[in-house]
Amino acid sequence: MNTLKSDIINKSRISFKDFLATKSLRITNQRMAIFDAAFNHIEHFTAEELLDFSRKIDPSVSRATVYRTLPILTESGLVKEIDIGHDNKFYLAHKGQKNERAQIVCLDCEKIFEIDAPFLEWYGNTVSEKLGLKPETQRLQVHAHCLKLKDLQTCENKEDRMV
Amino acid sequence: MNTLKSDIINKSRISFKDFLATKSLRITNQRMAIFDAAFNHIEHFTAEELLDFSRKIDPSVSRATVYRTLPILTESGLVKEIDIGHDNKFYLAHKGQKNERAQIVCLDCEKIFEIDAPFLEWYGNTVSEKLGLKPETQRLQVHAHCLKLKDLQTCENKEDRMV
DNA sequence: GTGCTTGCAAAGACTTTGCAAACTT
DNA sequence: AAGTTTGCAAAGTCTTTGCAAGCAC
Repeated sequence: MNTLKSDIINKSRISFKDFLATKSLRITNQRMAIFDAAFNHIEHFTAEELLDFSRKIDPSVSRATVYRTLPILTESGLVKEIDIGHDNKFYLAHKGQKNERAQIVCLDCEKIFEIDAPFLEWYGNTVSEKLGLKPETQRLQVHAHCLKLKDLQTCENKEDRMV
Repeated sequence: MNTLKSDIINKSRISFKDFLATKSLRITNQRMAIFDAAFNHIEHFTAEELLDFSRKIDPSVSRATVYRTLPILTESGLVKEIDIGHDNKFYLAHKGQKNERAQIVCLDCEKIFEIDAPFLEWYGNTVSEKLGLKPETQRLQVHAHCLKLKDLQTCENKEDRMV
C-alpha cells in the first residue's frame, strides 16, 4: 500500500516535470517543494496550509510562489481545486482517484469527505445537451451536520484538518 | 403571469417584514429597498450589483448595509446564495422555485442557468447516511462551454448579465 | 426617548503584481 | 549569457467592523 502510494506520487512527480517542460516552464526547487508538499498531504489543503507544508521542505518558498504555482498544478490536472463555497478554497492532490467525485462537507468539523459519484458525468451531459452547452466540470456538494457530535458532544474529526 | 409574479413578490415582501419582526429587527427603508432590488431582478446578482440596484430605489443605501442585509435575506430563505466557485458569489431571489436545483454555468458568457434536479435531496440523504451525517444543503453545478459561441463566434447571452 | 441601524472610512482577509536579485537552461 | 522565476512589499479586491449620527419603535 505504501509502495503503491509512492509509485503514484513518483509518477505524478514526473508528470509535473513533463508538464513544466512542455510549457517551457522551469523546474525550480520551489515548484518541486510545492508539488511535494501537495502530494505528501493526505487531506484537502488551503493555499496558506500549502505554504506551511512547502516551507518545511524548502524554507525559501514564498507565499507569492505558492499562489503562482497553484494554477500550474491545477492546469496540469495534478491538483484539483475544491470549491466548497463560503470562505475557503481548498485543493487536493490527484492521486489516481476517479474524476467523478462529490464532496460531503461536515458543517461541524469542516472535514471534507470525497466520495465517488459515478452518475455525475452522465448527469452533466444530459442537462447540458438541452442547453447547447458542452460540460467541462461538474461539482456536487452536500453540506451536512455531524450526528455523532450531536449525540456524543464530540467528533473525532474535529482536529483532523491540521494533520 | 405578471400578476402572478407580483403576487409572489408581495407575499415575499410580507414574509420579509414578518421575519424582521420575529427577529426583533427593524423595518427600515434601506432594508426594504435592498429586498425590492433583489426581487425585482430576474437573474443572479452579486453583492455589488445589489448595491447598484438598491441605490436606484433608495440612493442612501450603503455598501455596508447591503453586506449586513444579505445574511438576513439568506437566513430568512428569501434569497438563495449561489456559490459557483472561483471569484464570484451570487445571490438569487427565491420566487417559489423548487428547492432542489442545479446550476449550469456557462464558462464563456458566465450566465447561470438554474434547473430542477429532483434527485438531489435523495442523493444527499443516501450518501450522508453512510457517513453518519445529516444533510443540510446540496449543491450541484456543471460548468460548460457554449457550443453556439464556438460555432457562430457569438452568443446572445454574452451581455445578459447586466439586465 | 431608547437603542437598533446607518453611512463612512478604516481595517481585515486573501490574492495578485512590480521589481531587482537569483536561478534554470 | 539570456530570460524565467523568485521573494518582498505594495497594491488590489471583496467583505467586515468601529463609531457617531440618524431613525424605527
